[in-house]
Amino acid sequence: MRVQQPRALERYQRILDAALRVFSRRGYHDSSVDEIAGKARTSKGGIYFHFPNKEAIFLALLDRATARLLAKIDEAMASQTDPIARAEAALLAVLRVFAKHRALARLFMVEALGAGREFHSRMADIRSQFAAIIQRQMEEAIRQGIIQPIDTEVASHAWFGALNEVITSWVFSGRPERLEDAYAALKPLLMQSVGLNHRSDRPVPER
Amino acid sequence: MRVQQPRALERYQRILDAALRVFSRRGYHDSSVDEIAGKARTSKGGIYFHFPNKEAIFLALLDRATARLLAKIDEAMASQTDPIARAEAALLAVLRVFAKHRALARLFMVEALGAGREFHSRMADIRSQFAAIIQRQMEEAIRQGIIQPIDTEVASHAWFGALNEVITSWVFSGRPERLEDAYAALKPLLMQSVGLNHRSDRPVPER
Amino acid sequence: MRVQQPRALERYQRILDAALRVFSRRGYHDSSVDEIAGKARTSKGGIYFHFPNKEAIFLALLDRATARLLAKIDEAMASQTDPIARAEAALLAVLRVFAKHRALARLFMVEALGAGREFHSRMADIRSQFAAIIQRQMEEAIRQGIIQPIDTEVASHAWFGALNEVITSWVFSGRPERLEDAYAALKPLLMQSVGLNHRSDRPVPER
Amino acid sequence: MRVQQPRALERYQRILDAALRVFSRRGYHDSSVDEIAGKARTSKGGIYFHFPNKEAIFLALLDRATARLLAKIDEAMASQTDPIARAEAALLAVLRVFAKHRALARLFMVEALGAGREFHSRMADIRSQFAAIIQRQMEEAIRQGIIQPIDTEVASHAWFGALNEVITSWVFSGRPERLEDAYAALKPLLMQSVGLNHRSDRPVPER
DNA sequence: GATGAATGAGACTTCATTCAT
DNA sequence: CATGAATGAAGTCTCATTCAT
Repeated sequence: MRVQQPRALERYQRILDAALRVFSRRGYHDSSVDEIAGKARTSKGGIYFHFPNKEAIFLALLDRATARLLAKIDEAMASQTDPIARAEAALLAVLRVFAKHRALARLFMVEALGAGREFHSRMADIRSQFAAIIQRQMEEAIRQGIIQPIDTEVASHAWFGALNEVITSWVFSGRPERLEDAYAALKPLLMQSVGLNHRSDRPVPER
Repeated sequence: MRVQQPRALERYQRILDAALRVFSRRGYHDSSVDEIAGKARTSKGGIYFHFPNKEAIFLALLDRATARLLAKIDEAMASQTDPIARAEAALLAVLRVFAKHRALARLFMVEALGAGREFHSRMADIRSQFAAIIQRQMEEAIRQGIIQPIDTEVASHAWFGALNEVITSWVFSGRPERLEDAYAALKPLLMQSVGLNHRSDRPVPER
Repeated sequence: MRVQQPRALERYQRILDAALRVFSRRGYHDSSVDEIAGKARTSKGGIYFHFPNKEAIFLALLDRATARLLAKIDEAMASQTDPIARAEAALLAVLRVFAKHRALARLFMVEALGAGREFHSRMADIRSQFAAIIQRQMEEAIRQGIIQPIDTEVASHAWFGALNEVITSWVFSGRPERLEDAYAALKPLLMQSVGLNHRSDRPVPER
Repeated sequence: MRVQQPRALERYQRILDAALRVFSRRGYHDSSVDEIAGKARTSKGGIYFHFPNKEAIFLALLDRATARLLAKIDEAMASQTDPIARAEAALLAVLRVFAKHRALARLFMVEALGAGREFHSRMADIRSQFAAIIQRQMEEAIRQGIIQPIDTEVASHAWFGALNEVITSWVFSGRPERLEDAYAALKPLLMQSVGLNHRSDRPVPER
C-alpha cells in the first residue's frame, strides 16, 4: 500500500513499533493483529490498510530492523581503518543495539526462527548479510597480511554463531547483567581463533 | 501418560516418531494433532490418552531426543581420554546425529526456539546441558595444563554457538553437502580460540 | 467427510434442513454459518466437521434437493404412459413440490442463480436435467406421431422457462394463491405451442 | 445524488458504466466499491459523493438499463402496427440488446435475482413492466380478433419466461453462438401457443 | 481403551461506510 | 469536490480439547 499522506506514514511507523513490542513479547503466532492494532492506537482495519496480512507486518519489521542495524554497523565501522578493528566494531555495534533493545534481540534471535517456513529464506538472507560483513573484513586482513589465510566463510559464520549464542543466552537468562560485558570475554577467543594474539592484536607465530 | 503395557508403550513411541516428522516439517504451530494422529496410525482420542495436550507431546519429544543425543555423546566421549579430544568427540557426535537426522536438527535448532514462551526455559536447560559438557572438558584441560586458563563459561558457549550456527545454516541452505565436512574447517578455529595450535594440538606459546 | 456413526448422519441431515431454511430466507451471501449452526442445534465447528466450507453446504443442499425432485418426477411419470401425459405429470410434480415447499422454490429459482460464479455450472447442469426430461417425452411423442416434428431442444427449454417464470413470479408476489392453479392456465398454451389442441389433446391439423 | 454540473454528470455515468462491468463480472456481493471506483477512474469518496451506498449504485444501474431497454422496445414497436408483429418486435429488441451486451444480460438475468432481498421488489416491478408490454399487445390482438381470447396474464408471463430461459441458458453456456438465432426456433412455439399458425400468422381454426 | 464426532474460542481478513485533509 | 486513510462489524474457517459410544 503506497502511502501518501504524512499522517499515514507516521501511523505506519507506529504499527511497526507496536508490532515489535507485541511480537517480541508473545512470539509471532501468539500475537494477534488485534493487539498490535490496540498498541498502535489504531484499528484492525487500519493495519490492513497498510499491510496485506500479518506476515507482511513481520517481514516489514524485520526489514526495518535489519536496515537500522546495518546502518549502525556501517557507522561504527567507518570510524576504524584496521580491518580487524572494523570487524570488532561491527560486532560491538550489534551487541550494543541488542543490549539497548532487548525486544529487537528477541525478535531476531528467537521469534524470527520459529515464525514459520515463510520467514526462513528471509532470515537466511539476513544471517548471510551479517556474516558477509565480517567475512569481508577477514579477507581484507588476510590481504594485508594481518592474519594467515583461513577459510573465511566458515570463520565468519563461527564468529557470528558465537556472538549469536551469547546474545541468545542473554535473552533467555538475563546474564550477564550488561550484555556488552560479554564481549570482553569473547574477544580474545575470537582473535585467537583466527591466529591473532589478543594482547598485541598481532599474529601468533607458528612454531 | 503413565505407560506400562507393551502395546501402549509402542503406540507412545509411534506418536513421538510421528510428532518428530510433523513438527520438524511444519513447525510447532502449523502442526495439527490430527496430522500427528494420522501419521501415528491412531486417532485424536488415542493421542490424548497418552498426552495431556499438544505441548506435552513436544516436550516429551524434546526430552527423548535430548536423552538420545546425550547418550550418543557419552558413548563418543568414553573412547577418548584427553579432555580436548573428548570435547571434540562430543561436538562430532552431535554433528553426526544431526547430519543423519535432519528433522531432529530442525527440531532443535529452529522449531524449539520459536514454538512459544512455554518452551524457552526448557530449551535454556538443554542448551546449558550441552555447553556444560564442553565446559567440563575445558576445565579439565586447564587443570591438566593443556590450555591456559580462560573463561570457560564464555568459551564453551562460544564453541556451542559456532557449532549451532554451522548446523543452522546447513539446515536452511543444505550446504555443505555433508555436514560433517563443516567440522574439518571449524576445528582449527575452535582449537586456536583456546590457544591450541591446531597442527600439534599443543599450546601456542605466548610471545 | 465420511460419516460413520448414525448420530452423525442424522446431524448431517439436520444441517442441510437448517441450511435450506436459512439460505432461502436470507439468500446465500447474507446467510451466516453461525445461523445455520444455531438452527441445526449444533456448533460452527460441528458444521465444519461435515462440510469443508459454506459453498459445500449449498451445493450439497442443491444436490439433495435435485435428487428428491427428480425422484418425485420419476414417480409421477411412472403412472402415465402417453408421452404428453408424462411430460405434463413431470411439470405438475415440480409445481406441487414447490407449492408445498416455497423455501425450496426460492432456493432453486432465486438464490442458486445469484449465489456466485461457482454455482453457475452446477445450476446449468440441473436446468439441463429438467429440460432433458421434457425433451425426451417430446421426442417420444414425435416418434409416436402424436405431435409434428419440432425443435425439441428449444421447445423443452421454452416449456421449462414458462414454468420457471410462473413459479418465480409466484415466489415473489405470492400470486396465484395456489401455485397449482397456475398450471390450469398454462397448460393450453404449452399444448398449443407444440401443435396440440388442448381440448382434445390431439394434433391441430395444419391448414 | 443530485447531479447537475456537466463534470459531475459525466462522472456519474462513468461510475454506472464501471459498475455494470464489475457487477456483471463478479456478481453483486463479490464486487467491491473499491474496484468500481478504480474502473471509474475516481475514488471511493468520489463514489459516495454520487451515491449513498452500494445498493443505490446497483439500483441506479438497473434503472438506467431498464429505461434504455424500454426505449429500444418502444422504438422497435413503433415501426409495426399489427399487435402480434409489435409483440414480436419487442421480444426481438430485447434479444438484440442482450446479444450485444452480454454483461447487461447477466445483470438482469442472474445478478439482479440473487443480489439480495432488497432488490426483489424492484425486480418484480421490472419483470412486470416487460410482461405488461407483451400483455397489452395480446389484448389488442384479441380485441382485433386476431387471436382467440386467452388468459393474457399467464400467456404474457409464459412468453417472457420462455425468452428468459433462452437468454439465461445462453448467458451460462454461450449457446447458441448468435443469440438472435434462438428466436427463429422460438417464434413458432410462441405463435402456436396463442393459437396462431406460425406459417401464415393466422389463427389455427379450432376443430 | 479407542474412535469418531462435536465444541467453541479465537484467528485472520474483508469491506461498506465515514472522516480528515 | 475529491482523495486517501481509517474504522469496526461481521464473516469464514481452524483446531486444541472434550465427549459419547
